[in-house]
This record gives sequence, structure tokens and C-alpha cells, in this order.
Amino acid sequence: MQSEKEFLASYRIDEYERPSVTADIVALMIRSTRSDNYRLNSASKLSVLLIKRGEHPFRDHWALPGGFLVPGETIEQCALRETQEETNVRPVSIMPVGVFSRPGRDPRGWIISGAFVSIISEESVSQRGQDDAKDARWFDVEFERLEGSEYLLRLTCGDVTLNARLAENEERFGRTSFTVKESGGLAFDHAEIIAAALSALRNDAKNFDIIFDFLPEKFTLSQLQRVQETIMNISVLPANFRRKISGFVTETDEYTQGEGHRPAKLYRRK
Amino acid sequence: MQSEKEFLASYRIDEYERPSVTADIVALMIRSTRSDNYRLNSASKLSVLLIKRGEHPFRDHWALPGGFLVPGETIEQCALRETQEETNVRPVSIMPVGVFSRPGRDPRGWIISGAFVSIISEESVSQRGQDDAKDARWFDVEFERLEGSEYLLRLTCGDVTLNARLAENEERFGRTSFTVKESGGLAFDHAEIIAAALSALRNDAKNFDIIFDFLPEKFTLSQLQRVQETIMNISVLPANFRRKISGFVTETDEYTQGEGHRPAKLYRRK
DNA sequence: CAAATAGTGTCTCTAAGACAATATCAC
DNA sequence: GTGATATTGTCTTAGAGACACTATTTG
Repeated sequence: MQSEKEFLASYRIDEYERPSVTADIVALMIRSTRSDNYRLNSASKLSVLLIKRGEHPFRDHWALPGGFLVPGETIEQCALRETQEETNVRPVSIMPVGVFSRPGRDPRGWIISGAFVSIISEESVSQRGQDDAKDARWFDVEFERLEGSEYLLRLTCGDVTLNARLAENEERFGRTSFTVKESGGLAFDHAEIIAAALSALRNDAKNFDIIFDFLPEKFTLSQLQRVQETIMNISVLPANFRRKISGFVTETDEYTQGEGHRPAKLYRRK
Repeated sequence: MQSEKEFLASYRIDEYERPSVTADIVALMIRSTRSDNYRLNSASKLSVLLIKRGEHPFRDHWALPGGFLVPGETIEQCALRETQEETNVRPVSIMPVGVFSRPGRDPRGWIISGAFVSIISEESVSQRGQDDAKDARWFDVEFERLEGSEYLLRLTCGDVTLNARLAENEERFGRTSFTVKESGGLAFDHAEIIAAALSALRNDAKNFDIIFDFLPEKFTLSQLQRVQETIMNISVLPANFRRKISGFVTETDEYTQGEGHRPAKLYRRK
């Protein structure tokens, strides 16, 4: 009878064919867009980081940042590493979206991807700036339901607009999965991944699970409300938002200044 | 300049080292345990399917069913296939739990696992019966929080009891991740996977997302209530449960019979 | 009839949404 | 003062939990 040591010594893992494994990152940020009216609070837009591919396949198409899992790291570490390489920022939090493994999703061969949402605060991006050598751009995100069970994902950056159309597959466990009808110029199945990520994000924003991670440590309740509204694509009355969020935050002694209207107290996550 | 075709022809995917990928299955069933009192409704217990390993590593330890991802299938298909191979039952639904990729989790080498919960109705198992050649057994599940942030996972089958202790890592996005303190005789990191699966299950049972899948097509509201209570380890008043669930079910014309008490109307999932 | 579950009605309390009213700043 | 946001309070309504009560079956 074989001992465990002998077994492992003779075990040949290469008997089975193996896939390559990547982590793909849906790096999201909420950008404020200042208006010309000094009194108005800045509006917000959800942005996603895309990279223009310089290589085949999908050369010159836009793709999510990501990279191969290497030995000795977890897939979460890989996602963090890739995010950091692309943005120079260590994200506040990363959230798993799912495993994408449909055969043929990558023309290079058998490649499956673990997808993550990386949430990045605008503050940190402007501090660190990103490596401009790469053709990486933040795209404004619009994601809305059309007639039937179709969705439109529109990504805009300057004069570049990517219009992807997706069909909703099923909604279970609070997550929705999609099928790409038209990629709109996005590489691989990345439209599908982004749609799944946004759907997961909306689901978790309901319980304030992630909205804090888009903001710096101290924030006003209006900022927080705007983050939630931007993600969920809804609007709520400030009075009611305050009450709902009150259990999740603690006051500080500090206030905003010079906003052209009544100063707001800064809060911290509880 | 290379064309895409040329690029793909010369692309060599084996340049990078690749992990083996498995799907591990937390197959769950709710078993009714009839009592001696003919009047009493049967109680329920949550059970998980474990397999006694006949091979190194972890020979004679209990492990989750699972197997290697093969080319041409998605990881969900792999999970379905493995469940069916082990139980003879095609599960009503499978729910992703997460990717487990900690280096060293498998002594055979670099193996990462996508874990799924497969929900199986007792009815289907008793109909099809499972292949008894394999040493596969359904273990009763107890999972409870102890002092501090420690959890006890106790799996029982006849006179075999596996006691695993885990520490809660973090609770985010409605899911909790765990670290194994004591495996209690479970192979690999499977105690961690089972704990994560149960935590995910409890989270989704809140919105009645999965409780139907444990039952046959037609069921009484008491059965449904017992399923939720078994999963969540709570108890609610029948009157209130009925009201909460009323929007999710539709009546049939049928009733139970011969239960030693008032017959119950059968319902269907809406 | 007794034991057990099935099913209904009602009270209270909490939380969410709508909305009115007041507070405070920069200009 | 004006225009904007910040902040508080109150009314109404929907839903959850507690509990009392009725209905229906089998042995």
C-alpha cells in the first residue's frame, strides 16, 4: 500500500488538461462633475476603467484590465495586483462578481476568468494619477433596462461611445446574468462581465454595503446619498436617506466650507 | 504587421503556468425525520453529501464531491455534472459560493476550486437513490456561532461526527468568509467551503430565494416554513410566515391527507 | 373528544416615503 | 436678501411580530 508521501511524489498533475485562469477587473469610480454655478453641489457619474488593446485578438478594441493568475497568489490577490498595476491605486474593496468560463469566450484558447469589482475613490485616483503610457481611460457608465428583458450598456469617454446590448438571462440570488447581443466594440465577453458587475453592485448598494468605499474617509451625507443614487439610478428624499443611513455612520466635529450654502457636517463610516 | 489569424496561429498559451480547476459541490438536502407520534408533522434536518476518500491525499477523510473542469464545459455545467454523478439527481438549482484559491490548499499541487451549492429535494433522492458503490453519505449539519467570532460546524452521520471549528474572517456583500481552525477530519479546505456555503445559503433564504428548491413542486406552507427555519436556524410564527410568503406562492386545489390533523392546502411556487 | 396542525383576524410597533418647515452659509 | 443645501419634524402607510381565536382532520 502506498504511503501519502509516495502517492504525492508519483502524482502527475499534468495528466489533465488545464485552463488558463485570469482575473478581470471592473474598476469603478464615481466622478464628480463640477458645474459653472458656484452654489450647486457637483453631480456624479459612475465610471469604469477600460484599456485599449494593442495586441490581437480584439486589437484596438476596449477591454477590462486583468491578467493571468500566477502561482502562489489567490485570485483576490491577483485582482488587487492587477488593479494596482493599472490604476496605481490599491482599491478600498473588491467584490467577487462570478466566474466566466463559457467555451470560446477567448479566441486564444481555454481561458476562464474570475471577475471582480474594484471600488476606487476619486480622491485616490487624483492623488496618485495613473500610468498614462497605457491607453487606459475612464468611461462614463449608463446601464438601463429597455423594452422586454433587454439592457443597454453605454460607455462614453470623450468622443468614444461603446453601445452594448444585452439580454437578461436570469435573476437569482440577487445577481443577474446576461448574454451579449451586441458587444458595441468591447473585447471578449467583457460587456457581459460589466453588466453582471453593475447588477451585483446595485444589489449590494441597497444595504449600503459598498457605497462608503467610493468616498474618502470623511464625507457628507449628501455625498453619500449621491453615490447611492448614482449606482442605483434612483433618487430618494434627503430626509429619508438620512434616517436610513444614520445607523451606519458616526459624526465628526468637522464641517465643509465655502460651498455657497449651509455647511454640512462630515461623517465617518461606523 | 501581423493579422489576427497569424497572431492566433503563433500564440502559445503554454508559456504560462496554469492551475488545475475543479468544481466542488456542497450538495444540500432537507431530510424529514418522522417521529413515533402519528399526529406530529415530521421535523427537518439539513444534510450535506460527503464522500470518503479512497485515495491519497486525505485518504479515509471525508470530502466534498467535485471534479476537474474539462474543456468544452462551463464551470456551472461541471458542477451540475459532478452533482449528478454523485447523487443521480439533477439539482433544481445551483448557487455559486466563491473561488477558493489559497496556495497550498491542495497538496497535489496548484488546484483552485469554484464552489457551488447544489440544492436537492429529498423526494428526488429517494426516487433515484444514489450509487452505493461509492462511500457517499448524507451528514446532518449543525452550524452555529460560538463565543467571539468562532463558529462550530458539526457534521453527523450515524456514529461518525466531524467537528470543525472556524473563525469568521469578514462579512461583506452578504457573504462571510472563514478560516479553518480545526478541520475535524474534513479533507482539504472543505470545512471552509461548507461554512461559506451555509452562510451564503442563510443569506439567500431570507428572501425566499432558494427555499422552494428543497421541496417538490407542490408543498404545504408548513413544509416551506420548516425549510426556512431549518436553514436559518430560527423559528417564526406560522401566521406571520403565511403573510410574508403569500406573494410568492399560488394555491392549488389539492390537499394533504391522512396526517392525523386538519389537511393542508398544497401550493406551488409563483 | 383529544391532539395536533391549518388557517384567520387583529393589535402594536417600526420603518419607509412624502412633505412641510427651519437653519445656515457665500455672494 | 437670494439661492442653494443642510437638517429636523411630522403625517401616513406598509409590513413585521405577537397573540388570540376558529376550523378540520384521525384515532
